[in-house]
Amino acid sequence: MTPEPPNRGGAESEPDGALSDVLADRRAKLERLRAAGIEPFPPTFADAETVAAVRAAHADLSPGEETTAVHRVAGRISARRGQGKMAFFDLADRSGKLQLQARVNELGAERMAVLTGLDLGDLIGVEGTAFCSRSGELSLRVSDFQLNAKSLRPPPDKHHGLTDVETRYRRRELDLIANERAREIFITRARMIAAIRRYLDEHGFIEVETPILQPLYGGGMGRPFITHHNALGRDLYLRIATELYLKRLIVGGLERVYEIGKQFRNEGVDTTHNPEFTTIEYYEANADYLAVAARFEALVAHVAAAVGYTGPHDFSAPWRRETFAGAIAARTGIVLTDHPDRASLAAAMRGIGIEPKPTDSWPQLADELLSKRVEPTLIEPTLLLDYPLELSPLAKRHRSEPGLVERFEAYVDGMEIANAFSELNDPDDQRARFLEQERYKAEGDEEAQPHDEAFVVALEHGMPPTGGIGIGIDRLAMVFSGADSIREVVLFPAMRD
RNA sequence: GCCGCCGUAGCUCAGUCGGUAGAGCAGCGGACUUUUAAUCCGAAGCGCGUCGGUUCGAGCCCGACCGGCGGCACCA
Repeated sequence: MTPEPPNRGGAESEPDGALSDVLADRRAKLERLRAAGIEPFPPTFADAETVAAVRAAHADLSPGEETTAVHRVAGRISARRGQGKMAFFDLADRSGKLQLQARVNELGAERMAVLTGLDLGDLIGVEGTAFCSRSGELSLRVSDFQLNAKSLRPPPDKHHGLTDVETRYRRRELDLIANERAREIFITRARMIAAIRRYLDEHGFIEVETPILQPLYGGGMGRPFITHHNALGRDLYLRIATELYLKRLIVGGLERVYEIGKQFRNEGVDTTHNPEFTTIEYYEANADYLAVAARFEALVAHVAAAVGYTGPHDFSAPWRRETFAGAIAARTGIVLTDHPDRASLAAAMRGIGIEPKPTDSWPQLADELLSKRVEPTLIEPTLLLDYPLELSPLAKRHRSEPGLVERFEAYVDGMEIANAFSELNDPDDQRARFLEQERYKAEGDEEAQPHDEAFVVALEHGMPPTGGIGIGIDRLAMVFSGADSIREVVLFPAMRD
């Protein structure tokens, strides 16, 4: 048999046995086709319609009804029934499946034998006449066909599909072939991103691209990946957020900017975290966090409509709103302002059965309370407003509440999907906040943000009042598709070797 | 990193009290002009994630490791 090519990227090594027999059979068939003068990998199949378009053109046919309409479609053979003088095939393209009927008196014995000799998984293009079968199935009676590409490996089971989770993630192409649900999720994700772009483009925002390889990371909490540039002879960080560069563009007068792109955080993997993930951040001059909240609500409602969302949530504005401190008080009875120091707050937490970590600072304890007792309860779309200053080194001090900042996070299904604030534009305050972060870092907080002096110098040139937000695209895709794991909405999620 | 569950044919799965591994689909040979998980006949295919241990004997028991899922920790 033909030697296997070198393995790469997750293809398992082949054992002897059934699979190698199957591979040998398919390769033998390939050679028979070539010997018969059939090119197994032709360059093109022009002018094909989608299956959905063919279906739309004949939506009202009744069982047994014939037409004279000729259609060309292209796709993968997903099922075959019968093999004698007449055979039926299911042809699948991205838009759906269509039945094909092949008859020897239509094609001739030789072409019929070629067609019925093809394998499940082979890619074909066909031309045929539309009709409706006795049982009401729209079908094409094949008058001509072309093998578009030979498949040399067996596809997943035509009935049970592919359910093994590991195989679905590692070999997403097989998941997409076998599972319509997988195709739907990624189409929904694409429509969602397109709708976000459309909305922002129509509201005066311009799309920009800022560095992924950065001399200094920043703009969020999180540990970075470190890489190395050979020619420059220095280490660089993969970005963890787009925030600081985008605000420099606001300083530069671009006024409304957004960026959609990957962020990278060197942290754990679970159902809501993948080490590389996609965000959209946008910044708007002369807006505060309340204006951002209103636009965010409008944006999500717009996206929900664009993807045809029919799930359990109502995304129409305004969303339910709570304050950070109010939400904690309502769930735990702990009033943060009654516990202004670490020891007092830690004692209060022990009183409700949470053992605080000895290394946590006051703001980290407050954050712990939030994530343990509040976040899981935020199922319906909710905005949580007005965070403690210490948790928010890039946000502007609250106009009326000392110790707080003008910030909100958006939650759905107990999951944070967005984080926004009135951006801090006082350069002296920003520098002081960075210095405070440096102190946390020196005390061992690995996620504290490094001091970015270039950013502060940019602020010294003057940044208008600005509202900004970062939205987790993957999590939003989970919400809109009903997926319960981020791996279901990331095409190739991170896996061990 | 810790805890629990899981890993049997290309795919989907069964495998009793430890006794030497099965089914459907796919594939192979054959029949079949309206099927819908097409049907029927025939032949074939896995030594059970890996390594080690207990045993006369291990897919079943024990240990380690690898991988997956879930939870905890961490984070968005």
